This record gives sequence, C-alpha cells and structure tokens, in this order.
Amino acid sequence: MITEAQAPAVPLTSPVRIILVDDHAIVRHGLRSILEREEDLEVVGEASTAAEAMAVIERTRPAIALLDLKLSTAADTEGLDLCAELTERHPDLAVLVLTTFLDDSLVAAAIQHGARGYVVKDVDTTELLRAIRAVARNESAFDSRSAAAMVRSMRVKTDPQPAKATFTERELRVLELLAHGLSNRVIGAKLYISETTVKFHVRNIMRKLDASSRAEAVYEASKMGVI
Amino acid sequence: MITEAQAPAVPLTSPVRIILVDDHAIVRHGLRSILEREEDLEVVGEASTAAEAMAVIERTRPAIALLDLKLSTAADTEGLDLCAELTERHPDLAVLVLTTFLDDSLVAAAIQHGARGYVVKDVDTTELLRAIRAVARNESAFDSRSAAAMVRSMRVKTDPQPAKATFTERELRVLELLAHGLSNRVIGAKLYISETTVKFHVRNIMRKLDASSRAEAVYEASKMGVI
DNA sequence: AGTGCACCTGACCGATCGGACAGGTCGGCG
DNA sequence: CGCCGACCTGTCCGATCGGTCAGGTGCACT
Repeated sequence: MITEAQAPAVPLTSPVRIILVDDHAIVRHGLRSILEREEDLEVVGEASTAAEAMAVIERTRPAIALLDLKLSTAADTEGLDLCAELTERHPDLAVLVLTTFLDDSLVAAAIQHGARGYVVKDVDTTELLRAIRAVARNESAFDSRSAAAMVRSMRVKTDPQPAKATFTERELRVLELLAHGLSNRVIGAKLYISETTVKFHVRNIMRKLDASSRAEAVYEASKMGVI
Repeated sequence: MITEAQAPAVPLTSPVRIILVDDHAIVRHGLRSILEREEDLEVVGEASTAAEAMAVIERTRPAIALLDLKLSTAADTEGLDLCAELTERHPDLAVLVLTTFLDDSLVAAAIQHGARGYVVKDVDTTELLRAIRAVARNESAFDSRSAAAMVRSMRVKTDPQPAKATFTERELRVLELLAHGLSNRVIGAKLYISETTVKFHVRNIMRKLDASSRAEAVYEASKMGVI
C-alpha cells in the first residue's frame, strides 16, 4: 500500500473538458476562475437552465458536468430530472453534483438519477479538484459530509427490521411462490405438498407478518427484504 | 464556497485514539509508522482477531477502529460480523474499513454493518489520512474507487425499472390499499366507490403489471418501487 | 419418555376474488 | 361533432381464499 503523488496537475493527455450548470452567474464565474488555474482542466461551456445545459452539452461534448441541483427556485425535481436525462442521453458524461445544501435523501436521489459524485459548495478547493479528477478517472467522489449523508440513507434502506419475523425454510419457499401470485393449489403442486399444507404455511406466514391477506403478507415481506 | 487549509495536523484537542485490526502484523506495523508521524493521531492498540479486537477496544476505548474485513482466510462474514458487533456495542466508535480487495457488494455490506467509511489499502497516504480525519469528525469517507463501488451497488438497488408501468391516480391509491391487504369492499368504502369499481381498477393494475393475482401485483409494484 | 417444533394432511364453509358480460359520465382533442 | 381515455357502475358465476375443526410424522432437546 501507500504510494506517493497527490493527483498532480500534469496534463499527460488532453485536458478534462468541463461544463458548469448553475443558475447563478457568480457561482459559474467563481468556479471557472478556480478551474482555469489547473492545467489539466478546461471549462468549455456554461449553462443556467436545464434546456440550455442539454444544448451546450450537445455542442461541446464535455467529459464532466458540474451540476447544481437547485436550478431555478422551483423544486429539486428539475435538477434531478436533468441529471437523469443527461446520464441517459450521454452515458460517457460524468455528472458531478455541486450544490449548496446537504439533504440526505437528495444525495441518494442524485446517485440514483445517474450522478457520479456529490459535493457541497463550501468544501475547500483541493477537495473539489480531487472530486473532479476522481470522476474524470471514471471513479466517484463525495466530500465527507455528503458521504455521511449517503451512509445514512443507505442504512435506513435496510436496517429497519426491528421486530423481524423469522421464517422456516418451508415458509420462505411458500412466500416466494406466494409473491409470484400462485394459488395454494399450484404452490402445493410445485412443492409436492397438498393444498391444505400450503394454506397452513400461508396462515403462519400471515400471522408472523401480522397481515390479513396474502397480498399484505407479500407487501410486508417485500418491504423488509425477505423476498 | 472555498476556504483554505487542507486538514492540518495541528492537535487543537487531544489526539484521535485509533486501534488497528488486521491479521497481518506487517500491515499493522506499516500503518502504525504512518499514523505516528501525525501529531493529531495516536495508535493506542492493535488486534489480529475479532475476539482480540473486542477486548482491546473494551480496554483502550479508541475513537476509531481501522478494520480489515479479511480477518483469517475464512469468509468475509467474520469481518462484517465484527463490524456490526463493534458499532452496536460501541455507538461512539467509528469503524473505518481498510481492506485489500474492492468488492462492490462488500462496500455496501460494510456500510450496512455499521462502517463509517471504506478505503482500499493501495490508496496514497494523504487519502488515508483524509479518510481517518473525516470519520474522526463524525463524517464519512471513501476513496474514489470505493465510492464508485458504492454508487454501483446503490444503483442496482433501484434502477431496474425497465418496462415501467404507468398508473393513473386512482390506480395508485387502490394499489396502496391493496398492499395493506384490504378487501375490494373495504377499499371501495375508503375511496367512496363501489366494490365493482375497485375490482375494475384491480384488474387494470394486474394487467399493467402482468400479474395473475393481487398478491403478485403487490409484489411487482413493491419491487419496482411504486409503493 | 416427554415436550416442543417444523412439517404435513383431511374436511368443511362463508367470504372474497377474478373474470366475463354490459353499460354509464365526464373532460380533452382533432 | 365524434372519439378516446379515465373513471364509474351493475349482475352473474366458478375458483379461490381464509379460518376452523381434528388429526398425523419426524427430529431434537432434556
């Protein structure tokens, strides 16, 4: 482990082409002045709206888009939607979200909308450059607080199994077939047991999940990741 | 945005107490020599097995545990289990996973087992120190490749919505109640529509989801995140 | 040997579902 | 205007479900 060198700004190849998407001109200018000091980075375009961003990217073909999720004063949806559209239309484009506020759910949402990284605006310059170079290398990057937010949002996705029901082998197998909409009779045929036995298991499953129907049982089981 | 200072090693408070958990003595010594050069960090213990780690932590009460998930030649489970046990028994302890191999599912698993960060062993020294200081600040840290792995594992959890069905307002409402195991009659009462109408909606939902029963419909809808 | 648990089975019955008819209103659109 | 889609309603019927009886076996633990 442990090599030297801290992401040098030596342009071994052509510089990384970057566009800035932010509704505030001041922010764009600030970013541009920071990035232009680096020899391996090149700002090739700016945009202040979603439509403009699409057009500029179409024309300039950047490797990276620095995207503020809060375009306009409207909901976050606009930035997220743009993020999804960009990554879908341009699979090679790396979107690095650079935004003002840190919202746990927003970090996860951005990732699921195709973002390659997430950095809040008040990180120091070296952090930002590190993130940019990481996504340029086709990797990912988060500042430490965003990483914490992502960790939190990942945990709540799977941790909540407080009073987790415990199932026998047979019940799990029945549950699985239950989820695929099979009738008791068909489940019995598949497991080489009688319809009556299937009903026995189904009732135990429903009891353990506190469900009043097979549909609810499937819902609860699915929610807690059993199936 | 943008401040100066790149995580200085000035001990404003008492140094961060760290223990090293790795089955290779050489690795522990290497880490120790690196960390001891930093004034704000202090290695207060080492352990090579899970049991030893528990004991040492019990005694030395460190703020951070650098943990190699691959203890012994056995499965990854041992490291993960230790990780879960540590974070459960010592909520204030920050576990930073420092391991040799990068496995997409392992990163996500580590987080869900309570790890605060994940770093592969071949990152450079500054990256490692940055990660340690981040978790010491109660934040999170990942090297860029681990971050990429986590992004991938987050995406597969939710992205698969290829042929996503589209539902009307009414259908979504019905679907929701359906998942809670309500009968057509009760759903009708709740929505102030007749039981017949509910059956109408339910059949449309099942058709759109290619399901043969309400249970399967609930399963498919749950799987694709509609409910 | 007794106890518990997972698992299996049968019969019975009312409630519900799933699917098939055959309609209706309302708003938007060419 | 007619057409379409979302939404709403009814009736009929066989299949299925959910729940309740009352049993059975095999295995593990004490």
